[in-house]
Amino acid sequence: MTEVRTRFAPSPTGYLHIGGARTALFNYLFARHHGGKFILRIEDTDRERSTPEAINAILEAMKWLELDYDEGPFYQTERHALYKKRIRQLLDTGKAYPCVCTPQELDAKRQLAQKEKRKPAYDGTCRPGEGVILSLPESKPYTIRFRSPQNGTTMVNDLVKGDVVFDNRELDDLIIARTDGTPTYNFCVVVDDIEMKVTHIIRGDDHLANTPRQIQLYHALGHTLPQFAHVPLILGTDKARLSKRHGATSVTAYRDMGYLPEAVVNYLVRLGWSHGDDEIFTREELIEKFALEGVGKSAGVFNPEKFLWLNSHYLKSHSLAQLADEIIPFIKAKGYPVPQDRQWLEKMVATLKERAKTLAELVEQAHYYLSDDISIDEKAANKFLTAEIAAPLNCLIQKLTAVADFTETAIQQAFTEALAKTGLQMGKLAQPVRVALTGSTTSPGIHDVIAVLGKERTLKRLHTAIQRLDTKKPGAGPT
RNA sequence: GGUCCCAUCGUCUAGCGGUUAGGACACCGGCCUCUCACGUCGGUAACACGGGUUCGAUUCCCGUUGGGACCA
Repeated sequence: MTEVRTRFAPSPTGYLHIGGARTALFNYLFARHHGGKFILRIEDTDRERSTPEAINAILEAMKWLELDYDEGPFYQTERHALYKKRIRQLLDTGKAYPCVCTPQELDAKRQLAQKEKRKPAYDGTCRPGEGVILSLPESKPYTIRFRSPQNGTTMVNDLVKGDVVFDNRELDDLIIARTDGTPTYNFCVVVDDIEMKVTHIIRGDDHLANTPRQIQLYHALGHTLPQFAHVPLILGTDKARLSKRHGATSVTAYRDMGYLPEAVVNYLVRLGWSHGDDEIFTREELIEKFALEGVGKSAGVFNPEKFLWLNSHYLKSHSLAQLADEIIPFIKAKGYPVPQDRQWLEKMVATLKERAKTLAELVEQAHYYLSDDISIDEKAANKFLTAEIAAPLNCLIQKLTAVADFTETAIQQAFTEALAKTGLQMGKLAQPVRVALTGSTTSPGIHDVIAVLGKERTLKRLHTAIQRLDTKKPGAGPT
């Protein structure tokens, strides 16, 4: 039994997107499940579009998701000697040949073919006969083409899609090296996967159509085939392949929106893979249960609501200490001063963690804790901060002022007393207080809010609210 | 256009010849309740269509339709 080796091979032309992350995750889980190795390879041969920033973004995103690789990152740009050697090998064995057709000629042929409704495949002008080895032209620019078989079929035994048969007549002679000598994508992939001894190629099914060509290259290079597993793509709500116009698609964008890495992993793994009716998985469970048999064949639509639900689930599962750490960047991003009192911060989080679905949302909801500059919602004020509430509010202020040890039970006691004295129902008093303290009609339990705010800030806001009532008396103040 | 892939609630999916077609998100309603949320209980909702194969098809085969990918 040979060691399972998988790889994730992104091209660094942008950030790590959701689809790429899922591919990486599947490769990671498969390798871990089988006790094998997971390799990271950066396919940066397209120098025009590859940037160091994108490479960093990918590494960062993988780190955030804790998709740790055992080998790599390898960079294709550093492996040119290897590709050269393999091209030489194909040339020497007559499996590849130089082609001196110019782009103009090829273009003309392609257009003609299209006009005559033929396949726009390479016509084999420079293709030598079987076993004939041409010497390389000295004065003309040339590309290297792979001598593809012209008859028979090539079958992909795909672990997800099953057996897929391609007619070899569909495969024209692929260019494996450009006129400047640089190797092309399909060729590099095969060479690298051979060199890295990759046993299972798990990738998006957008690569399925490339696979027969790659299989031919394996044969020509004299190597046995790895296993292939082409996983379906992720679609947007309009069923088109998920792209930027569907909104945020990069992993780091979700991190910055306050999503948790466990939620991202759990959501992505369930998009295209299932294990019975299970929905929530720990990392350990995923490693234990992940299998290619559970991967579905059809493309899945990215569903933001379910993702959000999972995020709120993991948010609730985090400890207060954890969350207190995790929200700090979001507090900063909102421009609030970062509270230094950790215990206080955790108390604040405790009141909000069941109400927020993301870290960012939690901080947004915490605005009346983090700042004294609260704006009172007009509609709420009109409804609840009415003249007749002044007396009960004053009564509550009295009771709260009298509290020495400002604990939740004491606060509750103060409310009970104020209610008894004024004869009001809890609801009648709680809402005005809520509006006075938070500016809106929705918040955590009012006792909790008061406990977090503390005596001083609570009383101050209550007084401010009463003043507001005064200025609202007929003839005074703005509407 | 050519080649290839795919098809169960709105979405993610379970199902691997015989099920009242199950779960999850979302949605709707009840309960809980100081508001909101959480939680909890319940509800609406699907086998794309047409042929076969079979005693019996969601399930197997072939078409049609629809969607997607790749190549150009």
